[in-house]
Amino acid sequence: MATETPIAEAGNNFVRDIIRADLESKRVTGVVTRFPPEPNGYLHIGHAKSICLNFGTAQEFGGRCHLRFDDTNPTKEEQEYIDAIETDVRWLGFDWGKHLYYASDYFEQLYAWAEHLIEAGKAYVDDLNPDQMREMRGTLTEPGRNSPFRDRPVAENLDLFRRMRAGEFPNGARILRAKIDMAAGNMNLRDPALYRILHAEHPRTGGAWCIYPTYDFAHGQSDAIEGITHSVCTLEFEDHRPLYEWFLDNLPVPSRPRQYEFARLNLGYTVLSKRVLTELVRKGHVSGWDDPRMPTLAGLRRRGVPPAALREFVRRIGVARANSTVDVAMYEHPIRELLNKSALRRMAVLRPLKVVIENYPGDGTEELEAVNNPEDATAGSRSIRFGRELYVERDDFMEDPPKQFFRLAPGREVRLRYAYFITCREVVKDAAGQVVELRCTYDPATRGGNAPDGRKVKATLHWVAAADAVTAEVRLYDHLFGRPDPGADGDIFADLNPSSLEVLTDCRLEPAAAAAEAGQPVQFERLGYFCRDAKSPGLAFNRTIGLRDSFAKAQAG
RNA sequence: UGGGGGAUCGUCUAGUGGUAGGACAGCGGACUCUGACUCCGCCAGCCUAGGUUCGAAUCCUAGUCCCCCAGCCA
Repeated sequence: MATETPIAEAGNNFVRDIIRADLESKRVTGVVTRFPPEPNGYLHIGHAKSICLNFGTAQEFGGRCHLRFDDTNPTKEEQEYIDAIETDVRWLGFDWGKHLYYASDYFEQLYAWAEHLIEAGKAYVDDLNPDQMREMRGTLTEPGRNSPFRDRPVAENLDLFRRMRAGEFPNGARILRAKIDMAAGNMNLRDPALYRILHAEHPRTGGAWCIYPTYDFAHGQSDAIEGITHSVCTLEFEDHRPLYEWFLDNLPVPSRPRQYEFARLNLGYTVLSKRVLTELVRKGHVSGWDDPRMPTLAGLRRRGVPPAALREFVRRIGVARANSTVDVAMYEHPIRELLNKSALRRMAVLRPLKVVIENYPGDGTEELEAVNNPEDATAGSRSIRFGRELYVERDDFMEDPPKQFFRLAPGREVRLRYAYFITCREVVKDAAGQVVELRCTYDPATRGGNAPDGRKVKATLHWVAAADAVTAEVRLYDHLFGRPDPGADGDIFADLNPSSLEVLTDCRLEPAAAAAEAGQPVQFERLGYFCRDAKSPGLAFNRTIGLRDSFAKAQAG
């Protein structure tokens, strides 16, 4: 009976395969995943992949997904980021219900487990400083050497560790390390750090602690505490897995999660490194984390990208273990696809060129009917004003057009959408030779846009009546970076696209366009999808994405 | 002779011994009151070399190339 097929079949991916097999073999009885962001920046489209994977997969198997903040480094984390992350995950369309957690919720337990390792002779307090530690760690091809403090008696380790917690030592003075194997080929096993001294205020625990667990010592145990069955992370954590398991093996944890790794998202013309994104904000290359050019979820939201389009994008790119870079066209496609179906059509002229209809009677105007969305009959129609004075797009007129140019030119007839056929009779120029006005005539018989005699016209133009045009600002965006592989030559900031933002301040909108609510997507006919900017005091629109433009592409050739 | 991963159309991704499929991009056409949308068609791939097999993207052997790891970041 299921004859209806989705746009594209949800691709199988290896995570799903593993879960299916685990369910069948009864290794697990249910699925529990987690999305574990560190609150040290805003979420970006790369995180969207992880969010969709974790929340989506849990949903698919009737399980649950926890939102867990990995807040083990108070020197980098802030409440602002925690709040923003919650907002963004919700906006993307996911709900963690009551399962909101923080690694810091487990600090006491983690501390107890650290003592447990010390008592078992599997962890020790090291007095080496960072430089010495690095020097003794060895290299990729040479084994490390044991620290002289490695064989401290248990009692001394315990005493020192407790004094670390008590705040007796300054930052970096001592550190708790696991006692594993300084000769391991896997660097993560060369006595990794478990706890470091950090006299810093934590967004959640305040001044309660001055020692903080490392990622490695916190992550797997947090998973175990929450009963996570499938702990999905990115590829670079692959060789942390033996350490992840070492902790689970050596600690009395309540459950046995497993870690799986997938390839993070890379997108052409885009940077998805938190470090770089943070720098873009701090150095003022963008207006903030929610600058519409940013690949952050906050930026995309402000840009007008529908969350459903992001989910669809993520679904289409799949999940694998091979590093790859997705073509931006792949990202843009579902945005247009979705917006085409849902966005109301409006007319807006970005670069106005005045048109006077010489044979239009008197100074009056009239109302015409325009369809709100040809893709959606339920969207209805609206009335638009027509009059003697109008604005059309400067780009839609050429005084000396090449043959492929179908739009307005001297002596040529075109259609004004939903209105009349007009013919350009005269070109008015200013002293500098700039075209400032077009004198045209209209054919009253073509009211509504069709000629009773059946004659055709090669172009239909959008336009706005001067009588009730509303002036607005419109921002056009291009890729933030000017090349598909920003930073490939070294300095990533040198690859910033100097024309990523173009602000047009003298745009003319039909009243219905100006009445759009902030965030609501509209299509400015023949131009693209836009949405009113919620943050701007005046009337301003952000271009989400342009319409495909085969004419412009052919011209660029 | 460090450890760990990965290679399938231009890009992303299916395939798990039985006709290499989809999406995006590109190209061509149809339609069109958005040079949009939609529709139709085309182009195009198993890293290399051996081997096993009736049959190999898939199994074996040997290579090649790419990515990650030497934070008291995550």
